[in-house]
Amino acid sequence: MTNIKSVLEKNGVSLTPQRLAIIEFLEGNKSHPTVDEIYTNVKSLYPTTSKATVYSVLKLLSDLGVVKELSIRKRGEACFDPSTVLHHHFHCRKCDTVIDIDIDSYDESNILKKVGSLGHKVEDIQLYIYGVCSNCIDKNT
Amino acid sequence: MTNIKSVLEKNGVSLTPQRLAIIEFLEGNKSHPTVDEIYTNVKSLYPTTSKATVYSVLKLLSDLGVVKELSIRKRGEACFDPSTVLHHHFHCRKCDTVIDIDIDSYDESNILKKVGSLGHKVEDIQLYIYGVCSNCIDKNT
DNA sequence: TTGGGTGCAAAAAGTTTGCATGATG
DNA sequence: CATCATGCAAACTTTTTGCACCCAA
Repeated sequence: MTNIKSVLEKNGVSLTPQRLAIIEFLEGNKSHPTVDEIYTNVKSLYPTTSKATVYSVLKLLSDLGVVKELSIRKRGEACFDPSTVLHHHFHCRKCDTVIDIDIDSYDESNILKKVGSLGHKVEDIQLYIYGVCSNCIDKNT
Repeated sequence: MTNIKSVLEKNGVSLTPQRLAIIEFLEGNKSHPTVDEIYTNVKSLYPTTSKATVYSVLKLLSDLGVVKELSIRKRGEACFDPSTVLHHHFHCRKCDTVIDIDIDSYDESNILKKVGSLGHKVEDIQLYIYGVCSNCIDKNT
């Protein structure tokens, strides 16, 4: 039983084929797929799947906190990360990939303290780093 | 002569009425206006202004680096910050406002070092903090 | 049968593009 | 005259919504 599935069961959410397909596509997926990429994948398994369902399932998973929606891509196109452990993201403007940046020495407590002292309630943090990835630099493009 | 205007002149960009209106609306503006809000404001001064022009001018200003485009709002709706000094942003999911978070105690050098050591070139950083702002907490909504 | 999940289509929202007009130097 | 900025409209992309159908408890 995967982590995501158990959370869904715990919340009384039925595991329909489409939901399972999306979950299985996302789990362990480090490519930060867009809605369209997820849709294409699910459709290859269940050709009748509609995009509205994909949006609906992704909203469900986001609301349950088992996936994170990122808005790091251009034009605000949503993409999804099944890892909910705090980490950051790098976006390459050449090849449009999103790369996980694991943090071994990051202390966000100062930020949380600062924002908390202003009276705001923090629910999520996303650090987006923009630039050109090593692959594209090597290609000298 | 404002900062933005001088940069434009330095780059040989003509200061048309629409551009001036947008610049003057943005300078010192801490509300992080959306394209639509900027458009509405310029239109009130120059009613013939078209949205395409607003997009064009905002792209120009972004490319020149005198304003920052943020994708912190829902559905990726762009909003703009005339302050290009490194700072962070808090988004309230209740009232949809974006609040500057000045950083006196955040050290991003570890992040930059880490990303650099992976071979990526960093061009920009945005830290987005999501939650509920103090105003909305007070209102107990 | 009753609610929830799905598929389909249309609509909505934000953004981009092409082209003609008009101002500028 | 040549260039660039603008206005307008249409196209395009992503996301949301409404409704009917279908399945399962």
